[in-house]
Amino acid sequence: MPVFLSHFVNRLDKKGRVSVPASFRAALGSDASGIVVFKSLQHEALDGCSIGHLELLSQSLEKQDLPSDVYELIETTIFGGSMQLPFDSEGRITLPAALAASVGIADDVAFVGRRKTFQIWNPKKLAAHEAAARSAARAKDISLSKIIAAASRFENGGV
Amino acid sequence: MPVFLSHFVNRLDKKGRVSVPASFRAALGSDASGIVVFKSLQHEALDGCSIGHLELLSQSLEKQDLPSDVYELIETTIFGGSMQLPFDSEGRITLPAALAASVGIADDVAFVGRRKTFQIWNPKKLAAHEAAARSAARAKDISLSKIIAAASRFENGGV
DNA sequence: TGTTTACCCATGTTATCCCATAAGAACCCA
DNA sequence: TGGGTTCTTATGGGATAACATGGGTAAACA
Repeated sequence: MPVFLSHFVNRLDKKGRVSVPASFRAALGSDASGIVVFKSLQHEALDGCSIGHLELLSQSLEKQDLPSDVYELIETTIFGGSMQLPFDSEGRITLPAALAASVGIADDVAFVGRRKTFQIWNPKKLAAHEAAARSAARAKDISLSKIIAAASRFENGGV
Repeated sequence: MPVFLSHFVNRLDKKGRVSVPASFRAALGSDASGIVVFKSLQHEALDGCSIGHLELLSQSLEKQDLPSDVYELIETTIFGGSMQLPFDSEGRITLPAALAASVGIADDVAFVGRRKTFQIWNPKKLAAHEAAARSAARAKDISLSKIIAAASRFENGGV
């Protein structure tokens, strides 16, 4: 089972090539001919996975009983918006200029493991996003503790 | 399995010719003599597929017990309205002027992969449609991770 | 005979392959 | 443990092939 872990930052050269981290290539296992990337629906980043995983996705789409408009949406955004990027002999991919520009990638490229998939970010935007997520988590934690405290009050008072 | 992925924009020349993306030609596999196109039922675009896929479609239509009016409709629009466009020696098709005009194609032609089929768009109209689909996806809260999670269930259970 | 369609060749651009180099990590052997 | 060595990995550049595209010519059609 391919598992993408940790995060790496590699440089984009003049030709638009960037090395895919060796551990990610190893995680691809059997279908190590390249990767598939597409624009994330939620973030200013690219989602990436193996070709096998995309086929799996397409199989599960057929089995799930999705509304036709949703199915339509996915086919347009994922399959139409995705690109199959093969490795060169050094394990690099060439990131199409339009795709890189659309997520604000210029020089450095951050690969972020997400177990079965991974993401490709502009390192600076990734740092900002992580900071935001962190503070959001903190904020949620605070409200959670309040809720727990409130729940405890009921527990103590009630029984 | 032939899979049409990603999207490409090629130019329509004075003679009405346009190159079919090399990866699409490769995806056609055995029946690589040309493609079949017909007007999309939903969009201002053309649907395209291999000849083999159209035969598959006709077979699956016969097996299903569709109402006669639906069957009639499909036969008229798909099979009646379809055109078989052979490749020239460079892998181009000549897009009939009437067909191109009917979907607003003048200079540039966008080929959009949709797994088993593909679509042919005016690039500008495609961009508008994509933006709409993307925001609709966000509004419906369709997250890929949910779909991928569902796909992973198949991975763990099935294979 | 005029018009259109299909075939053939030429060209510029882009992407792919191949080799070289440098830095880092792991390894081995004292 | 320390120093040296070998291997993996990332990165850079040049040569080559594939691709998209344009135009010209001959055959098919009306």
